[in-house]
Amino acid sequence: MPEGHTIHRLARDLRRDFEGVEVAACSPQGRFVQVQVIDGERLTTAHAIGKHLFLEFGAHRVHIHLGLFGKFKKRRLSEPPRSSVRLRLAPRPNEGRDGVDEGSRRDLAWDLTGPTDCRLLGDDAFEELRARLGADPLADGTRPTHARKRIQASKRPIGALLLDQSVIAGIGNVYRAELLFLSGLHPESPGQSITDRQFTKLWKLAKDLLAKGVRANRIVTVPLEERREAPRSRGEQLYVYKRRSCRRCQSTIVRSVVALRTMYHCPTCQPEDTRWKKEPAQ
DNA sequence: ATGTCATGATAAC
DNA sequence: TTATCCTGACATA
Repeated sequence: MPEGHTIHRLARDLRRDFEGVEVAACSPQGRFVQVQVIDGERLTTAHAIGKHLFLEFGAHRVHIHLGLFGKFKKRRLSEPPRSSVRLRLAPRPNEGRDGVDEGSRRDLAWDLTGPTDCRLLGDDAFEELRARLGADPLADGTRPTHARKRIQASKRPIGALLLDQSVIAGIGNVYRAELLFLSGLHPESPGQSITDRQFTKLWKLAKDLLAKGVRANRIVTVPLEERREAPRSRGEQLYVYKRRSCRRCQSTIVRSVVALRTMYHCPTCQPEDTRWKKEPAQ
């Protein structure tokens, strides 16, 4: 689940549920040691950069990164959290006051499990982190010039560059495979071989598909009219990721490892560019 | 009960 | 380049 779209969607949902609200915060698992600092504080806002989520509580800021396993899900406050919950957020009960107890009335809680990070983050560390993240296609008004230059100056495969968060922030393994498919690019094409036109297309696709992902709250890359399988079917509708055959041409999908992650591409729709690959010696 | 894999990232060798 | 951290779902025995 957690690519950039998930995190931006979480920021949106958490704003909707907690912005301007005093929260009750606890860490049943105990590993968010400083949780008491935000317990009882009012959420100022929540925002995302790439795959990083930030919860602002006045002068305090919580930095959350889901990593590969992390989940942050809406639960019922009346259901006790599992012991693995690193952070539970709920509207703060206003006992004794007149008026309704928001927390109990809405029976609302959000539980965070399995994150690689859930800690307070000061301004300096925040700026440092932001400085090492590339352009986020989901941030409005972002200009991708720097990302393009990084890519075009690099000999690394485009499949590796897309996962490098300091180049573009927010793309993960599913979007990587699908974006390269839709761009007709072979994952091993060196960054240097990417033309302006190809980059522009890649960036636009990234923007559009990530934004669509935020709206749908899941990765959607295949337009409705191109879907074959039952629209109800569970799995995401994708072109190549984790598939046996290409959704478009039925060729057998090639699995490889690029930048330590499993890559999927269609040998027909994403041919190798012969400009960079030498013919095998006779 | 044990093993495997996953939409991520880093530290250490 | 390998090892490590985080959790849970599913497969296999």
